Amino acid sequence: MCGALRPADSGKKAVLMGWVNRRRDLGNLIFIDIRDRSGVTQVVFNKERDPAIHQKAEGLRNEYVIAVVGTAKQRVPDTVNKNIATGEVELIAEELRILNESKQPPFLPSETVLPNEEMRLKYRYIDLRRDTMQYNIELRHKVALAIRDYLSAQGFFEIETPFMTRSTPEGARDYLVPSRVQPGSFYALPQSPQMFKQILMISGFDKYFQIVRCFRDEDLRADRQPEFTQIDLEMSYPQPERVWEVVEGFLTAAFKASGHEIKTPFPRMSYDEAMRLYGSDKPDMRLPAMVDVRSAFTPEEREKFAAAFKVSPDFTSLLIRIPKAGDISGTERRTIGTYGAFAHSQGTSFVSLMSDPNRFARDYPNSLEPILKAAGVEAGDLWVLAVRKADSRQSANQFYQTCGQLRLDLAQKYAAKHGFFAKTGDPAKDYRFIWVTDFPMFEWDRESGRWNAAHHPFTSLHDEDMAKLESSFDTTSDPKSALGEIRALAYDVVLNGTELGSGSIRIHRQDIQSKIFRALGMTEEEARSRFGFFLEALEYGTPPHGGIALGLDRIVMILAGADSLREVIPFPKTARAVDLMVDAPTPVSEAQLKELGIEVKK
RNA sequence: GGGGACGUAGUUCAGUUGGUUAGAACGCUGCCCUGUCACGGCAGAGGUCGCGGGUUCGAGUCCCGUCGUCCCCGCCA
Repeated sequence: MCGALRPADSGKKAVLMGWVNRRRDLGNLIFIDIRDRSGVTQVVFNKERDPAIHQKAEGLRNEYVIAVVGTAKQRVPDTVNKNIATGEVELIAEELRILNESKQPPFLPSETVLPNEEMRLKYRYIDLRRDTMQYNIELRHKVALAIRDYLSAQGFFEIETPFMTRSTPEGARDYLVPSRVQPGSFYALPQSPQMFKQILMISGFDKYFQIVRCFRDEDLRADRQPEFTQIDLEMSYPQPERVWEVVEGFLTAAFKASGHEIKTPFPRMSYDEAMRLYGSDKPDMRLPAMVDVRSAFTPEEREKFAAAFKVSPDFTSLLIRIPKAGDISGTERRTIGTYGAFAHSQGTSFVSLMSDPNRFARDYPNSLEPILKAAGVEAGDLWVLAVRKADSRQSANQFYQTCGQLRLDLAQKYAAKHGFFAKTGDPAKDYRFIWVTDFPMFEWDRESGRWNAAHHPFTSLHDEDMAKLESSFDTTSDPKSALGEIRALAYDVVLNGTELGSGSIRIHRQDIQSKIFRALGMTEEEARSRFGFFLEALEYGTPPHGGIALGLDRIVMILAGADSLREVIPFPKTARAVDLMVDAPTPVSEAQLKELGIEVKK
C-alpha cells in the first residue's frame, strides 16, 4: 500500500500501485507521489541510475494509474518530508508500468482548494479520491461496524425488512413504485421499517436492529437527504431507560471507533423544559440557555417596560446571551433579527427585541444589574431581551421556538468569537448529548383541522394521561382539546443541536391503539382499511415493546466535522433531489410507462 | 410554494462609474533543470462572461425572464 512504507522497510523490494498524485520533474531526476487510499509515497526516477525507466517516467501525468517495482530506501535526513506518514522513506523505481492513462481531470484530488459542489458531484469518482472523502467514507464504515458489533454482542439480530412495501399512514410523502403485475397499484419505499420491526417483536425476535436505508420525499436540507440510513432497533419488554442504555452503549462504541471517549449516561430533559430553556426540542447544549428574567425587574420598571413594549405586566422576557461576542456597533446591533432562521420564521412580526445595553441602562437603571446577574451575563457578552407582542396569536411555544432560532442565528454569526462550535479535543465539550423526553402525544394540524400524532400513531402515552385521552373523544376537532396536554413515552437523542434519533415505547394493546385512532379522528373502518393487518397482529399476544432509530449519516457527519450529509454519503443528491453523476431522475420510455399502465400528464 | 447568495479560461477567483485587446493563480502543452515534496525558471495554448431577451453609440457590468448549485422558511409521523 502507498501509505505503508517505513524506515524499517528500507532495503526491501516493494510494489506500489496507485494514482500519480503529483510529479516533480527536475530534469534528470523525477519525483512522483503515488497515491492510494492508504496514503502517498515518493517514488524516485534517476536518469543516471536507469535512463530507460526515467524516460518512461517523463510521460507520466496526473491521475495516471501506475505500478512501480522498486527498493525502499531511507531518506537522508535533510530530504525527509515531515508532512506525510511515509516521509522518511522513498521508493527507488526499478520497473514502471502504466496501467492506465487519464484525460486531464476537471479538478485534481491533490488540489487544496475545492471546486464547487456541482463539479464535485458530477465527477464524484474523482472527488471521492480526495483525502477527506476517503477518510469520511472509512469513518462511516468503522462507525457502522462498531455499532453492528456492539448490538450483535448485546444479543440483537440484524433482520432485513422489505423496501417495496405499502404506503404508510401520515408522515412524510412516500416514494412510490408502480406495480406492473397490478396496474394502478403502487408499492411505497419505507420511510422507516416501523411496522415491520413491531411485527418482528410480535414474532418473537425480541431484539432486532438494522442499518437500513429509508426514503422520504420531502425537501432537502444540509442535514436531510431523500434517502438516508438509519440505525433502527426495537426490543421487547423495555422501559425507556433500557432503550437509552442500548443507544448510549452503541454510541460509545461508535465514538470510540473514531477515537473519542464519551461519557454516559447522557443528561435528560423534558420536552417542556427544552422548549422553555432552548426554544427547541433539539437543544444545542454548547451554548447558554435562555433565561426568563421577568422577575428580576423592579416592580416599577416592569410596569414601565410592559407599557413601552405594549405587553401585559406579567410578560415573559427571555434573555438570550451570546458569550464573548465583543464590541458590537449600533449599526450591527440593529441588524439583529434581520437575518437567519429568525427572520425567515417571521419572528420579527410577533417578537420585540431589546438589544441596546446603554438604552436599557438608561431606561431601567434599577433592573439592569439583577437581570444581568440572573442571566449570568459577563462583560463582553452580547445579550438580547425578547418579549412576545401582546396582540400576537402565536402560542407560548411558538414564541420560545422563535427566540430559540434567534439564539442559534446569533451564535452562528459570532461563532468565531465565542468558539463554542470549534473542536477542543475534549469529548465532554465537543459532543454534548442529551435525551429529550416526554414529547407531546398529539399536535394540532391547522391545515386539516385535526390532531396529528407528534411521533407516530403507535406511540404509548404516560399511564397518568390515559384519563385525558378517554375524556377527549368529543374534542378531536378542537385545537384547545386536552389532547394537547397528553405526554407520550417518546424520546429523542440530540447531539450538539442535531436530532440524531427518535423513538418511543409502543402501544401493544389493541384497545388502546383503537383509542389513539379515535383521537386522531379516524373511524374504526378507516383504521382497519389503512393498517388492518397491524391491528389484527396486535390481537395475537403482542409483548410490550419499544425502540428507536438514529441517523447514521448525521452521526458520521458530526464525527467528520462536516457541515453537510453530502460529505459523508458517497453518492448524494442535490437540493432538487437530483443525482448529478448519473443524472437521475429521468423520463422513461412510452413503452415502459405503458407496461405499468401509467400515463404522464404534461 | 416562499426568501436569500452565487454562476467569468479545465479549476478557483479578480474584473472600478457601462468604455478600446476580459486578467491572476493552479492545471494543461513545449523547453531548461540531480534532492524536490504545493519544486523552480522560460515560452505558449486556452473565454458563447450559465442561457434568452431588453436598455444603450457601447453590456461581464444595468433591467426582465429562465436554468443550475448552495443556505434558510414551509415541509420532514
